[in-house]
Amino acid sequence: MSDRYDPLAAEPQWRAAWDDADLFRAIPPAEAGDAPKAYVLEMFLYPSGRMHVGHVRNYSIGDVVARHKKAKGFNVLHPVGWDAFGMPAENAAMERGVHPGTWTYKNIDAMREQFKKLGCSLDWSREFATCDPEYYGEQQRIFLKLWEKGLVYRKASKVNWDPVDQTVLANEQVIDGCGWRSGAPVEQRELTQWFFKITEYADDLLESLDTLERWPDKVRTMQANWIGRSEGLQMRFPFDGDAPAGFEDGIEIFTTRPDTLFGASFVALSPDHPLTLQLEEGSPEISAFRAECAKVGVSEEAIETADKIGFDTGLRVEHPFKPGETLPVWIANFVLMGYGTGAIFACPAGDQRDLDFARKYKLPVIPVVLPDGEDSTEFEIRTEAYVGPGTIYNSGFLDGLSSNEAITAAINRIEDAGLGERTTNYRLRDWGVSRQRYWGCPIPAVHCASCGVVPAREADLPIRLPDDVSFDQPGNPLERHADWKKTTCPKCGGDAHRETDTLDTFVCSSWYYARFASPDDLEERAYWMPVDQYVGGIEHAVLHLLYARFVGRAMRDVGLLDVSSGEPFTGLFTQGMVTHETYKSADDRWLEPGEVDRRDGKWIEVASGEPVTAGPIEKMSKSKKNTVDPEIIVSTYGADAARWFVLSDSPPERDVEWTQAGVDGAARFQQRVWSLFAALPSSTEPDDEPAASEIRKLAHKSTDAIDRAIAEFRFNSAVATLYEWVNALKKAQSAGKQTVNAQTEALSMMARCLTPFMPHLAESCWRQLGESGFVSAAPWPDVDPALLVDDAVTMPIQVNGKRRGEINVAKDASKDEVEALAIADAGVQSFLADKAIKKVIVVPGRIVNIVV
RNA sequence: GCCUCUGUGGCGGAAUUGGUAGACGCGACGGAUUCAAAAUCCGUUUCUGGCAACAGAGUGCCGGUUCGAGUCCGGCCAGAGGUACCA
Repeated sequence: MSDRYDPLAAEPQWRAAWDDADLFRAIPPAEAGDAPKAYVLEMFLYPSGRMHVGHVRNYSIGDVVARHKKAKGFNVLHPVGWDAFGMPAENAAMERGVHPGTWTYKNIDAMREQFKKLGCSLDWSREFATCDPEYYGEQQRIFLKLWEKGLVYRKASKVNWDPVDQTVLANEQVIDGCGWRSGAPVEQRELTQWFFKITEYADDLLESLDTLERWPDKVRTMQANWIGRSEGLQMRFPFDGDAPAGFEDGIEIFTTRPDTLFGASFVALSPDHPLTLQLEEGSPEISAFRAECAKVGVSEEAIETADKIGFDTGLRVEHPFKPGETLPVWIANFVLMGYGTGAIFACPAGDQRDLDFARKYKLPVIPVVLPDGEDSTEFEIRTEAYVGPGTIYNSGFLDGLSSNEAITAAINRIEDAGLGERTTNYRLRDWGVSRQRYWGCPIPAVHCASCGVVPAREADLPIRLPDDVSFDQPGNPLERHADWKKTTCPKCGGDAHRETDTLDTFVCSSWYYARFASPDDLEERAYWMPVDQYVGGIEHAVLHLLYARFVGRAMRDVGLLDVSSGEPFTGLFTQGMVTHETYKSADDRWLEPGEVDRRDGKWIEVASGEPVTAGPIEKMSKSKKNTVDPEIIVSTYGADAARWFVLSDSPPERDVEWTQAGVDGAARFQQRVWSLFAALPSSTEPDDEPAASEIRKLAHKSTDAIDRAIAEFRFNSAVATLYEWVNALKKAQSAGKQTVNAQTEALSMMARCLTPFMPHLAESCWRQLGESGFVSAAPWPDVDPALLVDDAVTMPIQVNGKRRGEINVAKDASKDEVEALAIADAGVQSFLADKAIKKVIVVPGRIVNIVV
């Protein structure tokens, strides 16, 4: 037996042994017996080609949960697979001439090998990639079902258009308003696209957030705000004079603040409002203005941060509450067509965007809400709008009412006048799923000249992507493929052509959890679903997680998923990013961590010996070169050290900075643990009490603390507890007292506590204890509650809130006893001096505070 | 712009419901062991003043509630994530 642990030799052997025993295969429902099920899922892997440290973190966290659940007696499903469609494969095709499919499957093969080395308790038998025709064929079937159910429709919608490359750009591909490759200013262009009716579930998606008790509050808040349900008023502003054709009833607006109607100073239309488009006919000025507005991309961020610009149409509408008064109608770039009716009334005093716009175009600002405690003669709006509640003034019949009362009163008056009605509005928009790209799931639809757009035949599924495509020119290769499009109409049998749009990759990641549960057996799906613990990045807080919740409901409603709530994930944990220090050479090049070294406290470039500037700690990225290849870490230090490090340094929901020193520390700890197990002799001698009793107590306390820390995702605390426990046992070993039996019992518990974090090392330790099975299959150690309690406690004594001493008291000491002991304490006495004691607060078992 | 989150020593962080701020780790410093080194072990390490005992300050900033605030409330500042075609 060596006194050093060699992870590079031991780890592959344990992984092979686990594989041989098929240890992590989920047990089929029929064979599971009484064991409750636990479905643990990390977010799908995108096969970029290289495993990233972020993946190591994601799967280490998930693996702790999965292994802990298994030890606690659950039948665990812990699958893994590949989110394989998407843009990077097409970019690789364009840059390197490699087919997206070849590129993707090659990457998957490479990453699978890297991943297996982490030693996660994954069930690889369920692995699939979303670009497998079996998977996307099933997805096409789901699409057809949703279509049949009325949850799929087509409508015109905007995309970023690169006028040089003649192609649609993703928001990410628009840099400062220009195409990333061509550099040409992007244009907005309207295309007819496919949509999922997620808004049909808006209320359910919102209200069910309350039932997701094991989701972070922040994610629920973000989703609630994203859905953005608001009660308000939809009303019409009639035109002053002749109305434009088709707008005889006036301009329809939506507002959540009808209490500020008396503060209205203009009405604003979206640049894409139907009236704007109508006015544009024959107006070069409006065309020019719309072109100006279209210069930014289509992302909300770009639109909202663009300078506010407007165009006065010259039209005027009547103020509903001020007879004889009229308001100008403007076109404004900050009014979004996608929200409400695409038109607003503006009260500059009560909305910052309206105010900025009014100041720029010299429009009136009429304050109508007086904040509590302000004087109406002195209160003024200058550069900041007042958006809060208050008392309404300058507002005719609303004067003196609170904001809320005024909202009701104004709505009633508008309804009575027949100008509008109370409505509920949502910020949530329907989900546009069309992509004008090759590497995605083909939309199963057929265009027929006589029948229109019709669903593809089910018998034709999967509608496979053609392999013979070229990427030598921009645009969608499916569109220009010689004969892929050609088909016959499922309805009339005449010549027709296939839809060439593919589905958003978010569709693939919205139901994969169900496919893992079972490819086709709906009963097995029902057994495993919902996912009990989902683990992934916070960046998915809204889009992916909301889409998946929607698809869960939609699949339930078409009979593909038997989960009554439609919620796919009952538990969610969002992890932070992995960051790393950045390095820059003297001549301003980014350097990789491997290219620099620290000598005498200074960073230098290894190749040249030149000094290096160590820069800010940032999210690992290729452009800053501050990435660390986990495979190198694993092949140098072993998987356990890498896992231990990413779990130890930061709470898992926070960002963690990757440091070489941290990994060294993890490797050192590994040896320290091993030395405990390796050094222990066997003994039949009785142990010395109370030293042995201390060891037993600590083992049970530590096990209990680790158990709770894992359950609450405080892995860094569990790690700290393990450190303390190991250090204490080290001391006990060198103390020279006979405690071998107690230690052996403690080490047996420790090996099992260590398993979720360092499974390979734990197996080696388990063998060292003489066990024959796998610790990965061993149950969690039982904790004796009697060993968790102490008889005496140390209580700090404060005088006027400052700590001045401490006393040791029995756990069940009375308040009076504690108070007397506290006052008698010598250290405390010097602070009491001759002052009279006003009050003594005793919090049993916690603290004493004496107020003088 | 908007939504959400985060901010504690030289660094990562710990601190049940408001109750000893700095657990544990990293780094640094000192020591032991060694011919020497690696490895290992022991000790010190929030800041200021002091030989010390000790005293004072201290959880991004400003203010409030409380016997008591890292924790609760109000207002700022800074950074991060998302912003619907990155995944």
